[in-house]
Amino acid sequence: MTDEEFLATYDPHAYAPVAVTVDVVALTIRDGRLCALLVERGESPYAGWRALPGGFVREAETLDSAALRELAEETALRPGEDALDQVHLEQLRTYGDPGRDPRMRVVSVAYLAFAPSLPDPRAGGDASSAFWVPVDEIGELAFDHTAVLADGLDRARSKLEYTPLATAFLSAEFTISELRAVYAAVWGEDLHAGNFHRKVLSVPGFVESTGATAARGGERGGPKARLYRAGDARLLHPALLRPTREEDVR
Amino acid sequence: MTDEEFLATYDPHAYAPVAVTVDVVALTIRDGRLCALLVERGESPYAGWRALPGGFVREAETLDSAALRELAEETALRPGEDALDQVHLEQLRTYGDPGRDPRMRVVSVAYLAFAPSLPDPRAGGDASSAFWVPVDEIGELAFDHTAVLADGLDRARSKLEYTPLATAFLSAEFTISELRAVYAAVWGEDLHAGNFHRKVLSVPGFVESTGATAARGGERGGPKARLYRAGDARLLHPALLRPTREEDVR
DNA sequence: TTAATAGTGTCTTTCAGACAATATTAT
DNA sequence: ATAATATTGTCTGAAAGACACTATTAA
Repeated sequence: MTDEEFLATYDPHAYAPVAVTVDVVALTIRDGRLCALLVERGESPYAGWRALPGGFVREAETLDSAALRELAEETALRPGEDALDQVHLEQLRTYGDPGRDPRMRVVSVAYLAFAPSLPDPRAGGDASSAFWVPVDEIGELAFDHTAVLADGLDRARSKLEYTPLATAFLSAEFTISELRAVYAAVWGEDLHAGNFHRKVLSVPGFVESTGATAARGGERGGPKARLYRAGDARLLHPALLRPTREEDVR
Repeated sequence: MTDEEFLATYDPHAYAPVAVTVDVVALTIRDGRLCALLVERGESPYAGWRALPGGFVREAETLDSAALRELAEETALRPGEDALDQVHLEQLRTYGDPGRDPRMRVVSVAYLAFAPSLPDPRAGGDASSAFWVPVDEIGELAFDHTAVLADGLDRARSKLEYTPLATAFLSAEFTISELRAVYAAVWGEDLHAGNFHRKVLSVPGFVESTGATAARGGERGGPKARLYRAGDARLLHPALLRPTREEDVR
């Protein structure tokens, strides 16, 4: 590769041009359902199709900040603003098959974001074209975004097992039941309330008590729950494993 | 991003040129030690420094095949050849900070490879410049490769916990002790022989018996061990967890 | 009052890890 | 013979999951 490197040093245009973009699989929970942020494409290719939000990486920008910028643009939140700082953002993986974009070679670095429930982008005056869609209602997406979304969902589901990131879907203070609802929405299955409660409190650093109590009980009755905030653990030990599915193993 | 997309469609050169490369963190076990494949750079920048093997992604090539090609070139193995097909290759993450290469914007997709013990590249006639170095003897690397290597090692250590990929470091048939030596080398700590043995055999699909027995016992005595091959599991259930380090958690 | 929810208690099973024991083989 | 290694057995404690129970609150 030495020759190629030499060439590239002095003549970047000796290589076929490549565009580098970021795409974001942004997830949130609305009405107890896991939702992803999508945009509707205006132009060809895939005009009228839904796609993941994304765009080109700018000149002096890191990949991470490009992803955060795209997310901020589409959710109409300003960087530095409260809600955006709570968002968890991590790199997912990179997609670069030739032909994934018919126009030119596009290498896309995909990111995964967990956001607390945000105001609907369309509600504001300068409405963006993005919207939250429950993941089980998302059909085919533009480009290879169907696969990107699937990879993001896989990652999200397993992240909830061994990290405390479920709290990133909630506001700063939350009840154990709200936390359980996050797991139920992401994993698509209900968890036993009593066992979940005991488990969460037993994992060191997962949550810490605020001492306060929720203003009111549940929707249809029940005592007022205690409030917690995220703890200082970066990993859950022991992990909170999903019920094993045999089919995932082989 | 609609306008930008439009521009890019018709004028790729409107954007600052970006090079896309792959870098490979290739790991193997030699003499019981975890080693990484490195090359020595001939030219500036970082002339004389060691670096991860890598190079530019070619025009009609997927990212995966670029990584496999780079690995084949540096290890002097031909694609389609036995040993290379056994290599496990997965995408690690992508590094794209502006300034990580002083010449131009370079976005590098890093890969992680697990290889069985291969013949030394320098032994052959058309010796390549690559060599295996024990990971605990690797100092500073060129570019941001020190961080890339560290990320690769982290990933490798955790992959061994919940996947059967330790077998990718071994030849097709192996003993439980050899498998244990892989874990010891990658995790940097010895495991209890008896408990490890029982654990491996108890995880469904981790290994399957060949019925055969090793030709001879251990180096310094002991019975002839039974031979196993990799099973059909893609994930280990239950996982084979490292002894918990408190410092990793918070 | 009724039903739902928060939180706790108990029991069983699984599993990790400590430790012991036995058999087999290289030197 | 000696020491190392392969393999199996046993025990303890941690933890997951099933289930039951009590107390509290919205409607």
